[in-house]
Amino acid sequence: MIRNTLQRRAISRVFSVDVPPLTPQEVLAAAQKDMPALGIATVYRTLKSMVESGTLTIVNLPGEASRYELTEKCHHHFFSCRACGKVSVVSKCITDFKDMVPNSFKLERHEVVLYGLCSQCNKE
Amino acid sequence: MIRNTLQRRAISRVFSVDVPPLTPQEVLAAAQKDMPALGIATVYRTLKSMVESGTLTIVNLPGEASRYELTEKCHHHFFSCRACGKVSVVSKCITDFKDMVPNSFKLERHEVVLYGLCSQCNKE
DNA sequence: ATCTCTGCAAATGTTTTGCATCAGC
DNA sequence: GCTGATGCAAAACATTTGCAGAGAT
Repeated sequence: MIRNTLQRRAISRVFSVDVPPLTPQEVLAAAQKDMPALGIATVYRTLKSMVESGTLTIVNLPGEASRYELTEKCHHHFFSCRACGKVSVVSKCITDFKDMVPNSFKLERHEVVLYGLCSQCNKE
Repeated sequence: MIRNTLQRRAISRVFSVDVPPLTPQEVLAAAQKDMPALGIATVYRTLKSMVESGTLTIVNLPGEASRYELTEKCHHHFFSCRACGKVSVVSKCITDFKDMVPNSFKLERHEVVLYGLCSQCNKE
C-alpha cells in the first residue's frame, strides 16, 4: 500500500506544471520550496515508484545523469555529436515501432538517440 | 597528436575480437591480461578518445553503466520494462532515420530504446 | 497500534582530475 | 628534449541502503 504523504505531494506537484525533463537534484531543489526538510533519498525513492506506476518516464541523455518527466508529455529525440559531445533535440519523429516487439509486450513509449557529427564538427 | 602506446594497443586489442558491449571495468580486466599495471583512469581516457575518433560507440542501457563497442558492429535496440526493470534485446530494426536530422549533420548510428511492460508484467 | 515512509549518514559505484613520473616522437 | 600519456590517489558525482524515529492509515 502506498501512503499519501506531504513529501510525495510536493514531488508530484513539481511535475504538474510544464517543465523540461528534470534530474533528481533539480526535483529536490524545486520540491524543497514546499518542503524544506525533504531529503534526496526520498526523491530517489519517490521517483522510482512513480516510474514503476507509469506516471514518470526516465529520459537518458548520453553523458548525463538520468532525467525524469511526465509520461504523458510528448516525447523527444536526441542527436549526440561524438566529437564535441553536444546533444541537440530532434523534433521530427517517424514512428511505428510496434512491429519491433512481440504482441505479448505492451509498448508505451520509445526513445531514439542519433549519433554522428553535428553540422559544426562535420565541416572540420 | 596521439601517441601509439602499449596501453592503447592493449585496449584496442580487447575490441578486435567478437565481444558484446563492455563496461570500462570489463575493458580494464581484459586489457590487464596484456598489461597488468594498466589503470582505470587510462581506460576511461582511452575510451573517450576512441569514441571521439569514431572507433567506439557508447551503448546506454537504462539503469546500467555505459558500455562501449566497435562502431562497425551491427547495432542493437532495447526494450526496458518499467515494472521489473528487465532489459531485453530487440532484433528487428525497421526505420530510416535520415530524414530526422538536417543535411548538415552526419548521421552515423542510431539507438532505439522501447519502454513499456514485458510479457511477464503485462499479464499481471 | 501497525507498518510504511522519511531523513540522515554512510556505503557503493562510476567517472574525472591533479600531479609527479615515464615514454613516444 | 619536448610534450603528451600513465598510474596513483583523491575528488567529484550519482545512487542506494541501514536504521531509528515520525507519521499515515
